[in-house]
Amino acid sequence: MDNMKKVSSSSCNDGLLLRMGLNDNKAGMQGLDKERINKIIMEATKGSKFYENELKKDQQVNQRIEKMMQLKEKITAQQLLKAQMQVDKLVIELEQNRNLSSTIVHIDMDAFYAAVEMRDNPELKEKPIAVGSMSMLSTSNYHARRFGVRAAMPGFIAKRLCPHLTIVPLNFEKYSKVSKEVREILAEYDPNFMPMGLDEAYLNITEHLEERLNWPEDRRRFFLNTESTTGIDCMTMSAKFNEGEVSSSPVLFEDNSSLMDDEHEQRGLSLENSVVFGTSAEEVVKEIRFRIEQKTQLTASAGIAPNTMLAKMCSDRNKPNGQYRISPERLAVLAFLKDLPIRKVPGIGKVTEKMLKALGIVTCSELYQQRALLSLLFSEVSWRHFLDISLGLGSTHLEKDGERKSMSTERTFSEVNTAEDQYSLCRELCRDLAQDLQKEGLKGKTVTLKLKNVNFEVKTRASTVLSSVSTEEEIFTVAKDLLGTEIDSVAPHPLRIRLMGVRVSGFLTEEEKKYQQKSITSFLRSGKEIGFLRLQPEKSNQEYFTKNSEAPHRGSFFDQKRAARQLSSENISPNESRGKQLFHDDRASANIAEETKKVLDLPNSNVWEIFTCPVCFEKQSSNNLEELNKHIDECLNGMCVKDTVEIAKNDSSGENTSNFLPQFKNEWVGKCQKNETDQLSGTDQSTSVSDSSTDNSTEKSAQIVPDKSLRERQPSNLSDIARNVCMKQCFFPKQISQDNEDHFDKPEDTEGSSSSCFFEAKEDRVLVCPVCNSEQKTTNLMSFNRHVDICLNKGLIQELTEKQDFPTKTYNMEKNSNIVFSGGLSKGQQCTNPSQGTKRSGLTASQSVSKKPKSSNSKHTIKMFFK
DNA sequence: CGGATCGAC
DNA sequence: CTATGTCGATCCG
Repeated sequence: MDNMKKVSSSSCNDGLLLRMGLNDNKAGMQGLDKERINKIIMEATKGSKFYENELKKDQQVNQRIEKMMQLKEKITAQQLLKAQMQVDKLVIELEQNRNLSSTIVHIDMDAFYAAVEMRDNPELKEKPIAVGSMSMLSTSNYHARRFGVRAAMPGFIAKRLCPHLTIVPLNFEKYSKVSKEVREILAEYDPNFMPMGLDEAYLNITEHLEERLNWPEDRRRFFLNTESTTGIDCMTMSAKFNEGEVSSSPVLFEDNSSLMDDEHEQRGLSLENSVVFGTSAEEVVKEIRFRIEQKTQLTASAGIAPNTMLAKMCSDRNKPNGQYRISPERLAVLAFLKDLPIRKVPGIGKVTEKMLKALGIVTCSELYQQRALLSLLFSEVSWRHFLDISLGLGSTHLEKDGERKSMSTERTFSEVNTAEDQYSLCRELCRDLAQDLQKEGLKGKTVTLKLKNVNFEVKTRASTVLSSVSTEEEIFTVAKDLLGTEIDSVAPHPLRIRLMGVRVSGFLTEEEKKYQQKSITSFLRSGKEIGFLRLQPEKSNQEYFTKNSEAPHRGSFFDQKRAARQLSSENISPNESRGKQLFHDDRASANIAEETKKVLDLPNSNVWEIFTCPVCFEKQSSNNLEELNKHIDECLNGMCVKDTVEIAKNDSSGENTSNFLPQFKNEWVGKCQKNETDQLSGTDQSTSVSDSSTDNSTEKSAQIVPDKSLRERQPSNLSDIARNVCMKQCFFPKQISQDNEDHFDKPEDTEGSSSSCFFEAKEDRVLVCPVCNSEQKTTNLMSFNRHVDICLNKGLIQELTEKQDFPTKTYNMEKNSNIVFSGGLSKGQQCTNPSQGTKRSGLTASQSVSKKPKSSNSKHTIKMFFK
């Protein structure tokens, strides 16, 4: 590439430096001053791929700002005046609804991970430490912060800032244990408190405060555990403490208020060693912080305010180990906000800060002053959010967690550039994700692949399928297609990536789960009516995919790579293992032209037609294009029966399905996947499905006893979907889904700019889409079907939603009860920001800033992306 | 719907 | 050498 390292452009450098942390350096004796810190960071950063990408992102932000400023220029005084009036009308309304009656507390553990590590290893006490790795730090202690070492900074840079820095590896099990201890305390003050990650939580103590007024003093008394005291539970901790010569922090003995005074006496406690907390909000929070420290030896900071947004900002005010309260009065709120930098507001990040700064807005009061202008420059959601902030409005109650919306896993590694490695990596991610999904009993319809190339450019590619996915195979079937497309898109260059991730979203609602459940039942009941033809193409290279999964994994992908590297007598020529050569497949041999003709005749006639599915060769009768397409779709997608069979573990209908279903599921799955032929045990009313073909290997019979609630036949043709899914999965297991690695080619002339890429010159056919009537040039059925699918998708979704006239059931998933860690943060972590009444607003200059990559020739940009 | 971005921890 | 992982929200095309 060009050597355009415009390091000089000062406006660009700002962003990175700010991120890397020159904020508040108290310039301690052994610390570094801002300039020194920035210089070191810059030296360590300059010229790296990472930095180049940061510059690029910065430029994009600058462009957004530029657009915004252009927009601003066009605003007339007239418009501004009008906007002012409208906004102010809203302000009055908001003021009238201002609610100051709640007492919200935000608790924030001080330098949590670092504090835990220091507690458990006195050696670290006086040293600058950080928790994380050479690649990335999660947090640092206050000593290290004086050197500019901060969270989200890579360890190797931190080391340059502070050569004596001790980097401690993450130990999530420990943190989560401590976190649990803290939460136990918090729950006493608000059983519905809302944890935000491991080290933060919001509490609504409004009720507690009321009750507390009637409490006797003893109930507010806590006993101090002086270090001389013996016979205390936390003796081991005290011992460690003594070794470390730490004497300052008082250790309280936790009073669980069930102990009588004489019991306390027996334990060496007396009233002289006790503290009584008052009944005010401040006293409550002091009590909480005391109890936390006594129980965990860790300090916390806290904020008290009438809403979550303010409470959060308060907890930041006096940290570490402090608290602050905004009294519940309008003027107190406004006074607090007056000079507060907007960056301190939760939800205002680096980019928003910079955009607002371009408008001369730095503090919250300035945000208020510019309210009219903002209403013209930003989207409705954004400026309303800004208005809330500037008025100090936020949510006054803690909303329960909604249902999870997605689940994902991703990994960073040193460059991987062979298709083989990438596919096996992808499979590994799918496997992990499938496990996680299973833990929560979730299935989703959308699979998203995330890639970051070695230049730190990130891409995501998503695909939504009609039947939901949850198992490794199902997810991988979709993900590998996405990956294949990306590999092809840069061909003949290798795809050089440093990160890959897989996400599943679009989870089924309770109703949809039930629905699928019923559908499958009706399928089973009607099983006899259906005959099958077995598709048996010449085997193609499915060994490639199965290779990885069948080998009893001798360690992960990375383990294997490591081992391989150590053996490293390089025999492999990486260029040989490109995906395309590996996945060629000539299976699709149905008489496409003929079938297509039938299809084309279909749309406008009510006549029932018989056609042969070009994938499974099954004869289908239909008067309905959708049905036809659905069938083909399922055949091609290779989605699985298990979805449709698996039932929500929490039985929402209250019917007793639990006895029946697990067995049902396992046996059915086992049957389908392993091709076993043994009988399924059934009792009541059995239904058998048998393959009409004579192919011995596919002979099947399944006898299922559906639960009563499942027997009702669905009148909809959705049952046909399920039926097709089942057939496909059972009788045409993996080979179809796995060997069609024909990276579908997009027709050149349609779909505009979206993704012209890669064209493998197989032989093109031209098919006419029966829905939109456009000609589709294609090399394979898959791509054609995908097009038809897109055309039809909307209608189907509509159909689905219309069906849902069941009463809505809420799906209570205790998100934080079962935390699984992987990497930097907890999986169950909450990311919605409760600090505002409205959820959150991304910001954009409202009138679209045309995206850079789209503006130019898309072929070009795609090439550009991967260098 | 899919992709990019932002923000939080 | 060496720049995270997971999730939700929003906006745009």
